[in-house]
Amino acid sequence: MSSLTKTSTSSSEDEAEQLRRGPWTLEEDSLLLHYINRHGEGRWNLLAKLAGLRRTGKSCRLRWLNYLKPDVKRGNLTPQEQFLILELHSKWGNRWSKIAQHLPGRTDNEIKNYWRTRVQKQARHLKIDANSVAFQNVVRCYWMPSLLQKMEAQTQNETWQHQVLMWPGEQNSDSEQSRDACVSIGNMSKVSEFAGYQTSPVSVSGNDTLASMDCYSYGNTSFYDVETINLAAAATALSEGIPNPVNDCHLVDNDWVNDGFADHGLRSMGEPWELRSFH
DNA sequence: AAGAACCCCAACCGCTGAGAG
DNA sequence: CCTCTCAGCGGTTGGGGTTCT
Repeated sequence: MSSLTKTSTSSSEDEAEQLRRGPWTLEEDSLLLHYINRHGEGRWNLLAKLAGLRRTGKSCRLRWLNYLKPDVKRGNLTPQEQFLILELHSKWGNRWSKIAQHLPGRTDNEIKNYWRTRVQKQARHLKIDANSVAFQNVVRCYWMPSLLQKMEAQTQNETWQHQVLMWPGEQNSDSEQSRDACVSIGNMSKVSEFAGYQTSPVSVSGNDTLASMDCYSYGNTSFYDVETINLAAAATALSEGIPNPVNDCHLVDNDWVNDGFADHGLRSMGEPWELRSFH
């Protein structure tokens, strides 16, 4: 990024010539903060001039909203926030500002960056379109449940009920592997309260296939419910080498995982692709 | 140790809609 | 209506830091 715009001849262009671009300095931040504290925000072009900033109004607005505003939250997104982003994006698509409205202190820019750098990256590694139904299923079937687990782990000390589903034959195992292999479901209504969802527990049948899935729901949507998952898309995904989450939870045994995730250090990034195989 | 590759994120750009004149 | 300005939104870029080879 250049620090100053190119030179020109007319007076309006002379003004443009003086406009700064690129990273903000401490002095500029201070000027902007000071001005907004005294006069409030809005009328950004005028504000930029009156504050003595050689910046466009646009630039000032962005700097304020994304960085200087006191309620802007810094730091990594929590599992709750990540879950909410995934869920709201599945509903609204790339409506970043709308999504941001539901994450206090987070900016649309931050959410957009999260989506592009984390979520779309996963899609790239899986060689599927991030906007495809197949990828949405992957998100719903693997990522979101894992985030829910993380959220549960955070709230384990609370009093609400927690239960763990075990695979058939794994109930008595105390190994780390079996604990990983099973999928925990807690009281999802508690977990999902923050997202404003009505939840209801999903009963798991004795069917081995069903029992090998983690199941939860919110609203009328039951994950892993055959009516919810687009089986055609899942079949397509399967034909493309992507495991059908309904029938295949042996992730670590699958080349998809080994090739796509492990090689890219995703586990070390703390991403939720951490289901273990079980035998 | 050094260069390459990758990743993150702040900031920019272009477009659109609302509102004023 | 039409034009202009402003605010806001989503897409994109590129600098700097980190990790990999």
